[in-house]
Amino acid sequence: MLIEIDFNSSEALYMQLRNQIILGIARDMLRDGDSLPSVRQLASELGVNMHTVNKAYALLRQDGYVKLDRRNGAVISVSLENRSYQVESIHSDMEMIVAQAICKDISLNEMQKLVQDMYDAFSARQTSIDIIVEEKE
Amino acid sequence: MLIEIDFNSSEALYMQLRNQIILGIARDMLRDGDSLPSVRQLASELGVNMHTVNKAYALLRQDGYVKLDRRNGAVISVSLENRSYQVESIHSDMEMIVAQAICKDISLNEMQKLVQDMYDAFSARQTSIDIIVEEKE
DNA sequence: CCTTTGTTATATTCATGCTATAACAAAGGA
DNA sequence: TCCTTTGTTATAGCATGAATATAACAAAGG
Repeated sequence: MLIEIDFNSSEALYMQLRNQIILGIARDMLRDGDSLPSVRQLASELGVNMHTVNKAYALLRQDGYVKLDRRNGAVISVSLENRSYQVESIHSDMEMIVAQAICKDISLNEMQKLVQDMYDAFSARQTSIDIIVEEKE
Repeated sequence: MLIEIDFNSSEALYMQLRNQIILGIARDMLRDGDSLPSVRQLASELGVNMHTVNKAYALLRQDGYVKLDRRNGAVISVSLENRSYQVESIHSDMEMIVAQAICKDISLNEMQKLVQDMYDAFSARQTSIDIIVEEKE
């Protein structure tokens, strides 16, 4: 799967990394049991520090997307245990998006179509085996 | 209308302020032509620095929610000029939310119901005249 | 005149992001 | 047994951004 890092973005590198992994899971390019590169390996390929990758992995574990152990490295494992916390986070994020949409005269139908199109797009994804690293300029 | 500021939140104060104003507009508590408190007055009531409020106001102007002039202060004025930029921002934000939702087994129907409920909630709001300031602990 | 408005400038303090280097225990392979 | 690799932790340094503190300015209005 593809990991894109934009060094010119104002978004933190570890946050970009976390988001890319979550997108990969949603697109079914990363499945339960799949291994992620080790923190040192991925850091080396991306050209960032080890701790930056480690921070992303620790965040993904905290939010229930991967499990980390010393022998297998980081392994995809989506947990539904603390789902209520995740759902609450999604709610508040969605509230701000809907508020902006209403202000900018985006109708309910437009928004629901947007959500549906995104669900379709995520479901229609292909699968790739290797993790390819790509950096934006 | 009510402005809540959480000093313990990890979210920047000026960003919280910006979001609260946008929520106020979406709830129809703030309408086109309504005046916001001056940067100094609101800063004084909230107990924050003048520049923090000024930063939020400048951001709101940049995103087309208010107009600022020297005589009337900040006035609500939702612009649909640079809408394409706003829509693009909404799209990328929504993409991450949907990705997380798919990972956490939230169905398309659940998400669309969530969007609809939020549209309903925003439309069913009452109106208040004064701007009341409230700080979280 | 005087006040208030947004705006700009400078400086300081503090938190965060990122890097650099190092070391540790645990597991697996040769 | 030795070596490598794994995640993890610790410490330090640097850069950036957030927030504050003062100060000053032009423009508008009473």
